[in-house]
Amino acid sequence: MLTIVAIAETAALLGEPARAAMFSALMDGRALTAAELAATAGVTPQTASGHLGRLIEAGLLVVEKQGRHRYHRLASPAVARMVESIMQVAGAAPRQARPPRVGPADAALRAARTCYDHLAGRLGVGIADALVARGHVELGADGGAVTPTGEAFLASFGIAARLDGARRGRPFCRPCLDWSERRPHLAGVLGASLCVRCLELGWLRRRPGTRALEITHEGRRGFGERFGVDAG
Amino acid sequence: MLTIVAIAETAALLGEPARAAMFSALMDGRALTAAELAATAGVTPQTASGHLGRLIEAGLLVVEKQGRHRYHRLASPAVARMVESIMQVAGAAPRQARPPRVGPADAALRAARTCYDHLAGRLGVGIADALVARGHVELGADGGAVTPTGEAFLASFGIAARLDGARRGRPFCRPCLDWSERRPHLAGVLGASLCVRCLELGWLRRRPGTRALEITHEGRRGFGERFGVDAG
DNA sequence: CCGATGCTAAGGGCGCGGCCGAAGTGTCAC
DNA sequence: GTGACACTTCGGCCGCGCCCTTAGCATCGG
Repeated sequence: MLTIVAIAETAALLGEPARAAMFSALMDGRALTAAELAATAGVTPQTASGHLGRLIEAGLLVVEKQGRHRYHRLASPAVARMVESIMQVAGAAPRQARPPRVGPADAALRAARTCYDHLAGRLGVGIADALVARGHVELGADGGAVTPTGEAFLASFGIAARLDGARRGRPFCRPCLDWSERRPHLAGVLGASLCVRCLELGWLRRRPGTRALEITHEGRRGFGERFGVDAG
Repeated sequence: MLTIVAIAETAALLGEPARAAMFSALMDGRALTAAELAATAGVTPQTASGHLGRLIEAGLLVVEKQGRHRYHRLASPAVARMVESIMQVAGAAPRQARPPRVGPADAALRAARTCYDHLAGRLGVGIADALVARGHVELGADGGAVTPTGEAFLASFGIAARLDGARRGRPFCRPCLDWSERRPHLAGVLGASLCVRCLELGWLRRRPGTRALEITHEGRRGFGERFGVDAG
């Protein structure tokens, strides 16, 4: 099997704390510079450069040149799913009884953040729970689906247009285990559409330099009224 | 982030050719002995023992003692999904224009095999294609769903009983990229149920010592009549 | 033109970990 | 019991690769 070495090489690219930290930082779906990634990984820029070169060579990352900056991001949703699945196994395995201490910096992340292209944190899990509780979405371990009433609800929320490309009932919903809440939130096309729409409505704002999302005043009201989610 | 090291450690466990080969061998969902895994990995038993100990310690594998044999298998479907996602990325990345040579031993594997708990190979992809073409199943990149006509078809095929635990329309279908065909086949509860049912009906038989599946005479007829799949 | 900034390329130290040989424990057969 | 078999543990060799320092290119500002 020649493919065995390809599997091992791919996995080994994630099997190093410095590179794993870079992937974790890139899991918000945005593009970061080599210097930013070096800082989050805790290595010098030239070491980070070597890592990034290998990751680009392997096709896990893509780079976009802008002036003297080079922005790196995950090459595809498939890479994001791979990292997700590894995080899920890594989080489930250890016998860490009590969750690691919650630093003040983590507080914002745990409240609301992006996970590649969709919402995560308490807000993401809360929205998923609300949609399931109201019968708009059904979630299992292996997939998710939007019900007819859910389609109507989503249309009224303004994201029907994005789903027109897919036929009615077409699967576009996927569960994604939240690393801080240890419960699933919504990923896939539906999750991405919800995230974009909330940003569009001004309910959420990206915080520069972090993957945390700020819930605006309108957002607090909107999430409560439309989803029954307490985003306090 | 303390979790970074956990991610790196988990990924590193797969980032070694010997261990990657073991995972690949275990992806058929069955339990193998340490000696068998050592042989497929191309290392001595004592080296394999060390690897297996680490994998068990990390919770990726579970072991079952039977006499003087110790049978190892993947610890959970989550681990299988992780390996799947890595294989998908590893297979998509390289610029291997022509597929690796097809040995005679590989021929049976490419025709029909198990992938953890469901069907793969030409047969697995063929069944997925047939179900999609007939409107019984809808497949996207992020998930799949069974249509009402599909539910009726599956009930007539004798796997409705297994799905009773889940409500009607509940998601239980998931795409899984086939490494030999480079196209999706059916995974998740649906894929597993189809596999079990085909074995039950005597359409397929496991070949001892390999993950290849033998298509019986009844199977050849059955797949053609019920699915419109040429399993020749 | 100059320096500063962002990143890349080469060279050496060094520690982690895979691998094997040899020896030890448990299990089955006779 | 004795031997064979499956597997694990221990000790030591050795090489891969991570990291840093030093040096070399591009790009922007003045």
